[in-house]
Amino acid sequence: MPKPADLNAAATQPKNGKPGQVTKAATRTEKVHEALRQAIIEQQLSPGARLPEDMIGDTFGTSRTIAREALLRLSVEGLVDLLPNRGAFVANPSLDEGRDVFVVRRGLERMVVLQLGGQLSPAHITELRRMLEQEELAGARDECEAIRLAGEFHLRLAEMTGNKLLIRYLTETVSRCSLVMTIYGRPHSVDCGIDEHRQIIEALIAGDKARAAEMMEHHIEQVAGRALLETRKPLSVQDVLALYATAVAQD
Amino acid sequence: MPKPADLNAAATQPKNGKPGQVTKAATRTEKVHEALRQAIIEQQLSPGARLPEDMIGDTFGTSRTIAREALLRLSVEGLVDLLPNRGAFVANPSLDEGRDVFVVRRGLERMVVLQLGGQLSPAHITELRRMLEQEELAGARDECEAIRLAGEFHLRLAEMTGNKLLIRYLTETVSRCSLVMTIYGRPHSVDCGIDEHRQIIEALIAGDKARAAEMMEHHIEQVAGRALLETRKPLSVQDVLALYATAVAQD
DNA sequence: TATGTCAAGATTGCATGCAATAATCTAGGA
DNA sequence: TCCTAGATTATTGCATGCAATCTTGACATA
Repeated sequence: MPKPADLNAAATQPKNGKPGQVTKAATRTEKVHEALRQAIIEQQLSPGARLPEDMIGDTFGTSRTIAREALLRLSVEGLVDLLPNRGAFVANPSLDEGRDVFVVRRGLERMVVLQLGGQLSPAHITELRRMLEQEELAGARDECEAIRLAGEFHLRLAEMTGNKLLIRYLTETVSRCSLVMTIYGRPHSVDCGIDEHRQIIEALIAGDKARAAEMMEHHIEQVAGRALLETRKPLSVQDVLALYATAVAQD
Repeated sequence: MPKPADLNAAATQPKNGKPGQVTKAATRTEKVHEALRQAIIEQQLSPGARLPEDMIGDTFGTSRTIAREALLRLSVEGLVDLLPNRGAFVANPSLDEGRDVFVVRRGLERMVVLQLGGQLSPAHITELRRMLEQEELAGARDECEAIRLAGEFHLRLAEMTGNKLLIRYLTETVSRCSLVMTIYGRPHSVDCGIDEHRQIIEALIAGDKARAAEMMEHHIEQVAGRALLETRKPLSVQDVLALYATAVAQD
């Protein structure tokens, strides 16, 4: 084996290969980021609201630096719009943009099931079956919990592919879908049909990729339909005016 | 019409709806970000190399703040690995991770052509045909230019969908594919078959979505195959040693 | 009244300084 | 000689300050 001196010749590499995020919320930035993310998804912060760095820093007891970084991360996730020299705003996607997000999600979810079909380990299968049971239990009892579990299902499925990029994109997209649904969907509708979940899993276990893919696409289509078909939910005053504003400000 | 006072009741909205990036490289951060991105993709910075904030700041004549932000952006693009309290490194994806990136790209490109099939405007069609001509011209003459144009083709196709999220994801993924190819591909291979491009466009114009999708998937498969099948390209010293390091450092 | 100009205030863009953490080096003991 | 523990150095995490930019409101003018 070569002498250890060779180690120094090369650029020093991180030794523990890609630790990812083993620990949760190691740094303060992560905490603020996560908190803001939750607040936006749960609609505690209404779309279009301003997010001044100072305000965030004061609220969390940190400096603007932290707030800045968190906002930057959120902007790449699409939950925040960052306008140069203007500041940050909670994302306020239009209906068309919302549809676009669901289009991408449908495609990503399709990739997931295509990757997974016939590849599930026994451990995965039992886990999925257990999640399904929990969903059914919660479905009758706790609406909020049911929504959470339904989201979890899709994310867990993605994680099982082991494809980090796919996981990241799907996670992001699911977040954005949540935001879109808080704007345009009717409140507190259980958006995922549990039975559809079951059928998808059965197709996956059977190794029928094509069918699983088709069902998943149909499933997302359903969710999108429930969320987006009805534009009835009253747009807030600023939303309506924004439409006119965009038509005017073509500078 | 309601009194203007209502405007103030609502959260103030950005007036010019989503200007995106009309101006190029408005802020210094963007410039550094873009410069680093180019350097990485063109393999001026070798995978695994350390990227200290100080060094970047000194190089570009800015402070660490700028370098920090640029690195953060690059890390979400997957071109840089950011390890807490350790610093930034040029991403050094494993072969498996490289394959994963191509899997995602294949799916994304499929979405693009499915969106576009039969939806292309005459202006789009003429533009695509002209790009194709340029590709053919460059193919015989300038290898480097040919590669650039081939990449451009895929990106432009994505832009024509108008789906911002899809555009962002595909842009990112294409960048990552470039990185992967610099590591595992043979140097200066023209990775896109021009004829395949032509056939895809013809299918799109004909409105044959299914065929376009199939051809695009096949096309990406080809590119991935050329890039990834051969692991022969010698791994750099640090790459090899990293393998041993990961096996050892299980702390 | 409507419009254009300009000054005051607010907010971001960026630089720098200090503390905290990790990496490296050195010394002491088995 | 090898291994371990403490000290040293390098680098990041974070806070703060100043300048640049944008927004807002007042004021003058047509």
